[in-house]
Amino acid sequence: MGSKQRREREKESLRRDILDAARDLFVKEGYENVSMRRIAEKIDYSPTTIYLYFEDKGDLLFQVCEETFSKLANKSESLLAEMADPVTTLRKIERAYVDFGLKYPNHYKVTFINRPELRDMSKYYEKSMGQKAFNLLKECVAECVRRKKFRRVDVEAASQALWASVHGVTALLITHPNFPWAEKNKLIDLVIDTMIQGFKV
Amino acid sequence: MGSKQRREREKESLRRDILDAARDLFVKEGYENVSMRRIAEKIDYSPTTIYLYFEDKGDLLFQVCEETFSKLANKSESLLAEMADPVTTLRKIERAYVDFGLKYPNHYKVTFINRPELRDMSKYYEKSMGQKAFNLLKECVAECVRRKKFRRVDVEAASQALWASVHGVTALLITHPNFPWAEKNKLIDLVIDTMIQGFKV
DNA sequence: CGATTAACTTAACAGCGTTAACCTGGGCCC
DNA sequence: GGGCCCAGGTTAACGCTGTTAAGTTAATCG
Repeated sequence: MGSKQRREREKESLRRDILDAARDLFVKEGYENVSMRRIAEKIDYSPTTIYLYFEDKGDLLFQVCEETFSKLANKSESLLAEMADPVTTLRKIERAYVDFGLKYPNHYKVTFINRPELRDMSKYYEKSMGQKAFNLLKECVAECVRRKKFRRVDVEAASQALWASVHGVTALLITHPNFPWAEKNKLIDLVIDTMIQGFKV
Repeated sequence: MGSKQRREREKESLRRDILDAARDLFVKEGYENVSMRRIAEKIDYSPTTIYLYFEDKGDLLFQVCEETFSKLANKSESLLAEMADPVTTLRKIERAYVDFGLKYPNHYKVTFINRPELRDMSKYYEKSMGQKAFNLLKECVAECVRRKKFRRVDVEAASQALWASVHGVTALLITHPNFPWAEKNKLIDLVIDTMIQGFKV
């Protein structure tokens, strides 16, 4: 009785331990600098055990990132829920995006920057948390156009352009930390505000 | 005797062969997918010979990229030389930047996207070709402000913001080729034009 | 001619992701 | 209850990787 369920729970719990250990190491040292052997060591299992729970290192990474990115999606969702002025909300969403990237640089790296060519990926896009975050941004842009805060732009293209620009500043700040940047916050806001300004009627 | 000079020439020629072989492989297959052994094989030398000419794989990569990026710097330079309207020139420089990235995606990846943590790098910035290209962009922005085409923005910050946005669209197009992008050219121009619009007086 | 040295190679190290083969303990059926 | 199965874990190994230390060979120079 119930022992099947217990095994089930134990399996799930080990899966969790692997994910947590992996996230911890990925965040601290970056994807490429963490080996399967080190993750296994951290949880006192043999390296091959991980392969019983995840397809390969890339899969493990993807699962870790999905969990993290759901936080961003939630943040955006709540920002959208309490929207008053859509332009202000858009600004907040974009800012939250950049802040998220800078808070979890290694997660951001692996999902959006390095992207160790996770196969086709086209099927992943539809359900991934990163995609969800993008869709929320798009909704906000649509609202800006609807309420005539923005001129009548192609919502899809405009959203992609906004995403591209915030991705750009996030990625550069992460990957080129030693470049003589202008003050970080000023730069981030400048990118966001300039794009928004450019879309205004 | 000129034999010393001849040896010198031969050394230089082997260095060239290594660079050319490395570039060829990097471009075709990407940095991470090319091993020192394969580069060596291509030029019929032992892998360790490469280490007599380059510090390590990262150094080899850097040298290859510098050569490629000088093309971009030259292009920007000539665009700047034949400048009539600074805004138009700025647009062209930015567009050339993106086109360059899409033409040499693997070079762009390794210099600006992946950046396999080339040590401090802060010393490299001053003399690198990527930096030179950025300085030319900055000059153009300064001219836009000087001729009152742009409002009185912080030239340094504005240039960085422009760079960030074009980097963003370039990087995303390269690393996420399967994403359902709007029409490529339209998207690129939208990013560039929106930023420029946002900076106008 | 003999010694030095530059240029290159061979062999090896320590690590990697991943797979195949093996072990082992608990659940199930006869 | 005894034998079997098999889930869940292990050990050993393969074929890579970047890199270094030691060894070889050919040319140069006093």
